Amino acid sequence: MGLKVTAPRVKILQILEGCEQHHLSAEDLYRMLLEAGEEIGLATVYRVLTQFEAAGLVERHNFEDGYSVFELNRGEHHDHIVCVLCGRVVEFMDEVIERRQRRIAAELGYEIGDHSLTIYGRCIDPPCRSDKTGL
Amino acid sequence: MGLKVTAPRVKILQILEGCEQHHLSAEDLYRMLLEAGEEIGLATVYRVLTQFEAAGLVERHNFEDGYSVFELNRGEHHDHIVCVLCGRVVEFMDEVIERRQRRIAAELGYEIGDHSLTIYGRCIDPPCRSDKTGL
DNA sequence: ACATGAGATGAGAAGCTTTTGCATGCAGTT
DNA sequence: AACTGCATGCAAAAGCTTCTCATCTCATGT
Repeated sequence: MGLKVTAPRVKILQILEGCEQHHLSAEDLYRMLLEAGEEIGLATVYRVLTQFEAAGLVERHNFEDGYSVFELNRGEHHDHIVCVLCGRVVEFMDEVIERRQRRIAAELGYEIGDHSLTIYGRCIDPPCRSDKTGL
Repeated sequence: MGLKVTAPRVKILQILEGCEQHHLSAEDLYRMLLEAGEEIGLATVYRVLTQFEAAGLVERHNFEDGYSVFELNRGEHHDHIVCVLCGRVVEFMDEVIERRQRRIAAELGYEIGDHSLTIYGRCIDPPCRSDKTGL
């Protein structure tokens, strides 16, 4: 698809595939790559992620934190619920909401193709309240 | 509530109250204030908005554009649907979704207090496709 | 009214995330 | 093996937001 198979791209895909945590910031990825002994620039991480996004391999989300997080597109649509305190993200999928939001969108003059729905709330469990490292 | 009644604060509230467009960026407000002949700094706009947010007078939203928009808190909860192309925002409120999202949140270990739910889609109407000025 | 002090302001610098410019380097092709 | 063009790293720049600090303003007590 016009993208060469280069070391940085392969490594980034590997991390996105293998990582426990589905939602990673560019900085997260950059740090992980360095720790893995890769010689890579932060700019490249951003560039690759942007290209992957354009190619549909990856989804970018701007949760209310001021930075973007990226997630491998595994083909199955899902929405997100995010803690406004600690940033914890959980994925979910609810047919009732899906139907309802399509209907609302149509009524208000929106078309819902590849869309995203995000709920912001707060974690109930204690690790959250402490600090952001709890993620 | 610990905030003095000063010219910038009053003016900003007036604009938020009077403006047709409910969702304004700090830059928007700043420009409007300058056009209204006010002598004000952008830093003050941000400061005041942040204070208003802390005081519950205003809500801040980080839609997927890279900057924040602010909206007067009129007391009635509502959610947003945003066009990812032109940025148009429409408010809506749906009891079915409200109930459903509370339930999902509880199941996943989240508490939903003052929350927000945002749907991202694309405008159907033509003015959108053109450019961002269509807002 | 007036002095006083805490808090607010404006201008610019700084901070953070993300993007861009440019010389170098590598992938894929001939 | 040579070649072309895209990809990379680094550093600089951009865009939004916050911070610093000297100055000014609001609100209070006299």
